[in-house]
Amino acid sequence: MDLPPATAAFVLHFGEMGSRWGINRTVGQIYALLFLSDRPLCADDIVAQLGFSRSNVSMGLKELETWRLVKLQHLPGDRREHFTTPDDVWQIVRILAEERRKREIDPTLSLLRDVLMQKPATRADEHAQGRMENLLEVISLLTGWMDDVKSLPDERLIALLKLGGRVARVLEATERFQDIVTRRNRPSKKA
Amino acid sequence: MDLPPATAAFVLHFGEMGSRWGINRTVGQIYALLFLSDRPLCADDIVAQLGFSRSNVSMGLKELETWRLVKLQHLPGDRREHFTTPDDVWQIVRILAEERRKREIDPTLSLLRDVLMQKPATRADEHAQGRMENLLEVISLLTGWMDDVKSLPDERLIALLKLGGRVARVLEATERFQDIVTRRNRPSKKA
DNA sequence: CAGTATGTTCAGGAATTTCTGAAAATCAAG
DNA sequence: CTTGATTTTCAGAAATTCCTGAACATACTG
Repeated sequence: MDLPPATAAFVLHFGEMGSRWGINRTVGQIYALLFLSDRPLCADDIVAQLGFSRSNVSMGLKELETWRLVKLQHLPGDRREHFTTPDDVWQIVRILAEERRKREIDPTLSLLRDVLMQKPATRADEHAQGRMENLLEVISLLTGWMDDVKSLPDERLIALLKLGGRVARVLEATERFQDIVTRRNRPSKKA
Repeated sequence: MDLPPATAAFVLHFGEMGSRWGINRTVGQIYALLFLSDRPLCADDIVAQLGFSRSNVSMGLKELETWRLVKLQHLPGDRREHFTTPDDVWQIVRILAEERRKREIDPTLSLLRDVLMQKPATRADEHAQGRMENLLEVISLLTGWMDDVKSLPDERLIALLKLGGRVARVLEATERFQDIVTRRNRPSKKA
């Protein structure tokens, strides 16, 4: 591997990171290389740069395609398949969020819903189902939020993120104001 | 494993999910069992319920402790160590977010910053560094948002999530209104 | 059609990770 | 200090995952 040092460092790091997720090291490296490249790469380019076997690269690219993380394209006058990543990092974030949701969250939600249909048989069962209900509620809220912001254009999403928790603080102030106006006390721990 | 069916289904599912992340199957199952249990469990309880070797359970609990996902406690009159998960699912979400950040995001940010200090040597290098800058910006924004909402109390966080993208739409409306007031056109693609 | 370039599949070897049992360490209680 | 209960460690067995090379498939070219 005779990559420029910056690229090499990134590729290696990404490989390690990949293996902390479901993705294996070589697939992570292939993706990182494509992400940094200033032109579409074909399988042989990747073999040349990373030194994996041709078949490994082929399988890695296949996997990245199932994740929709790379796009196949043909260069004029070249029969070989070339691959790129989307230019826009926000686009990549959106795709990742969608794919992980499809693969991890949705099956979990469906399992929780199935299980919660059953009648608890024992006291312990009842407790367990209560826990699963809590979990279902939290996951639903989080994914609901994701669904909601997903439809925003990038600039809006960015603005929203920059706003951060301030929105909530405005909400809080408003509520406090309302309490004053309506002469109620701020809600105590109990009420 | 003679668990009630709802618990068994959840434990097995969680094990599989765990292995899609860095966590291995047995550790995932141990965690799921503790999460559902209505009382603290000791290592031998877990051995009895899941059928792993004692030493495997011991190591699994160690790993869960490093993730701060389980808490050790002692029951009166029992010398054995017992384990629980936090009662509050939001608390669990917060811990997970912090730990993953510490283990995955922070090292990535520091690598990107390091690499971006170097002067690009070639045109391709320059492009690669540009990509890394884009990535750094996106990650910074996302983690900045997380830092910001992390400090909100649960109820505020929940309110914020329920609000979803509506905040952004209010923002947009406001901006459009401002454009009208100041007699500017809505910003075009170019300007 | 033959020949060549390109892409895919897959059996099995290599590497890694997981899991276990046995031994060692720790610790409370007598 | 000794005993027994509990937990930890760790070498290596077992299981899993990864990777490769060779064979095969496909499709373009002349």
